[in-house]
Amino acid sequence: MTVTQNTSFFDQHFLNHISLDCVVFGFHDNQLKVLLIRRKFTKEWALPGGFVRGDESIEIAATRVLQERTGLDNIFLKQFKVFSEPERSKRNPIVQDLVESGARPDLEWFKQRFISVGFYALVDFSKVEPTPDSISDLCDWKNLGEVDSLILDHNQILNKALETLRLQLNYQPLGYNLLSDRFTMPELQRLYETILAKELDRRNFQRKMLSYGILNKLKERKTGGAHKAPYLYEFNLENYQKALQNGLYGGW
Amino acid sequence: MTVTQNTSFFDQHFLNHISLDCVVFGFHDNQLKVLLIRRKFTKEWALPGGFVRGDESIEIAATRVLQERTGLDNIFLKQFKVFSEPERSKRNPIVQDLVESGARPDLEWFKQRFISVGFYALVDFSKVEPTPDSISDLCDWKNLGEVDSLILDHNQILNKALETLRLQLNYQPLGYNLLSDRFTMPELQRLYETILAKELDRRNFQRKMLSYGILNKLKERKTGGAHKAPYLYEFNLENYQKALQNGLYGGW
DNA sequence: GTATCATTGCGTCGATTAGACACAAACTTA
DNA sequence: TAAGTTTGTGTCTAATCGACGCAATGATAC
Repeated sequence: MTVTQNTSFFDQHFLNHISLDCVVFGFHDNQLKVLLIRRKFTKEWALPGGFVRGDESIEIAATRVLQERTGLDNIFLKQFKVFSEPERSKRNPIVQDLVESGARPDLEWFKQRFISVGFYALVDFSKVEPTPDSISDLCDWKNLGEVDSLILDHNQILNKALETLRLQLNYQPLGYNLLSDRFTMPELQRLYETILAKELDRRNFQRKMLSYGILNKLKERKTGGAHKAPYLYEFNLENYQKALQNGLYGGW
Repeated sequence: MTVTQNTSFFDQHFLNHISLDCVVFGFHDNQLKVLLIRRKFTKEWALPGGFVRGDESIEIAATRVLQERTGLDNIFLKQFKVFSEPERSKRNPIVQDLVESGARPDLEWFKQRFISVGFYALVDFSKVEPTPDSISDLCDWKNLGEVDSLILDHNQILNKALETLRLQLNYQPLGYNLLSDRFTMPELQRLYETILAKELDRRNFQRKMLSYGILNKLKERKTGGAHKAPYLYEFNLENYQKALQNGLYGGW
C-alpha cells in the first residue's frame, strides 16, 4: 500500500487532517496540575499536541510528543475522545504564529481542517522537565483551577479529560502514575480528594483502598512531618495491573 | 479557513486518511447481533463504515452512514476508540473490490492510509432495514458468536466494542435503545445475560434493576407466552437520562 | 523536660446492600 | 384435571458502607 505523503513540516512527513492533543496531569502540593505550552507570538496557551507521521500509530505519535515535552518515556496514556467539529480549527493561532514569526515554511499545511484525537496522560510531576516545542516559547504546569482561555477547543478537551478521569476513578485504580514510588495513605487520599474535588473520610478511605489489595504496606514511616509519622506504601504492581484490566467493582 | 479538499469519490468530498467504522448491536431471539455488510466481489464481510465530508463532524458522518445502513435516525452512538496502526489498511479489500468491479473511479484515493474512528451503536432490531452500500451486495445481521473473519482489523474493532459495552453495563443503564418500548423483566434480564455471557439470579436482578428507579411498571401483562404472564415495563426516560449522565454507582 | 495539638493507626456500631434460596400463583400443554 | 414451567414476592444471612471514637505519635511551644 502506498501511504499518501504530504507537504512536509520541518522535514517531517505528517498525515493530513489528523492531529492529537494531550492533557497531561500531574500532582504536586495537593494540587492537580496540567502541562501547557505558550505560543511564541500570540502568547496564547494551549495543550501540548502534534501530528502523526507515516510510520506511526496515533499512540506512538502521542508518546513521541510527550517524550519531547516531558523527557519521560513509559507514560500512562489513554485516548478519550476524538474532536472533529468542522469549525474547531477556524482562526487557528498556530497559523497566526507562523505568519508573525516570519518562519512560515509550510503555512498552507496548517490551514487545513484538523480532527484531533484527545489523550490524557498521568505523570510523576517531579520527574517531568517541561520543554516547549518549536512554535512555543514556554512549557509549564498550571493548577487546574487557574487555567484560563486556551486556543481553539482546548478548554473543552481539557474538561472532557477531567470528566473521563473522574469516571475512571470509579472502576479503576489510580495513583501509580501520579505519585512517587513510595507514598503515604494521606498522600493518596489527597490525590483522590483533589481529583474528585470533595473530601473523603480518612478511615473509610483507607479501609476501601486496602480492600483492593493493590497496596504493599512498608515497615518504614515517613518522618520529618510535623505530626505522627505515617506508614509508607507502594503499589503492588501485579495486582494493580490486574485491577486496571478487570475493574474494581464487579457491577454484575 | 480553507478546508483542504480531496479527490472525489462518488461526487462526494471526503477528508483524507480518516474513516469510521460502526459496530451496530441489536438484540433478537435472545441473541446479541451485529450488523455486517458483504463486499460485492471478494465476498468478505466487514463492519459498516464510511468517510467524513468537509462539513461534517465525525459523529454526524457516523449518523449519516447508519441512517443509510439501517433507515433509522436518532441512533444511540458512542465513540470508543481510534484504530490507527500504520499496517491496518494494508491489502485493502475495498481496493481489490473496486479493481475487480471494473468501476474504479478513484482507486488511488482508497489506497491511502486510513485512521478509523470506532463507534458502537445500539438499535432496536425490529426497526432496522439492513441496506448495503455501493460497494457491497449484502447487509445483514449476524449472531455475535457466528461472526468469522472480517476484513482488515474489523474483528479487533468488534471485540473492543463488545468489551466497552460490557464495561458500560457496570455504571450506566442499558436497554432503552435495544428493546422495544414495552418489555418484560425477563426480556431485560436476557439482554443483560446475553451481553455479559453469564446467568443472573432472576430475583436479585429484578430487585437491583428496580432500585435504579429507571423503570415504570405497567398494569398490563404480556400474554400469549406459554406460562405465567409477566408484567410489562417501560423506561422512565427522565430518570434513564439522568442515570446515563451520573452513572449508577457512586463509587466515591 | 513537659504540655500542647494536629495527625495517624486502628477499631466499633448500626444501617444498608448483596447473594442465595423458598413458595405460591399463573398459564399452557398433555 | 394434572403436570411442568415460568413469574411475583418475600426471607434469611453475610458482607459492606458510612459515620464516628479513642489512643498513640511526634514536632513545637513553653
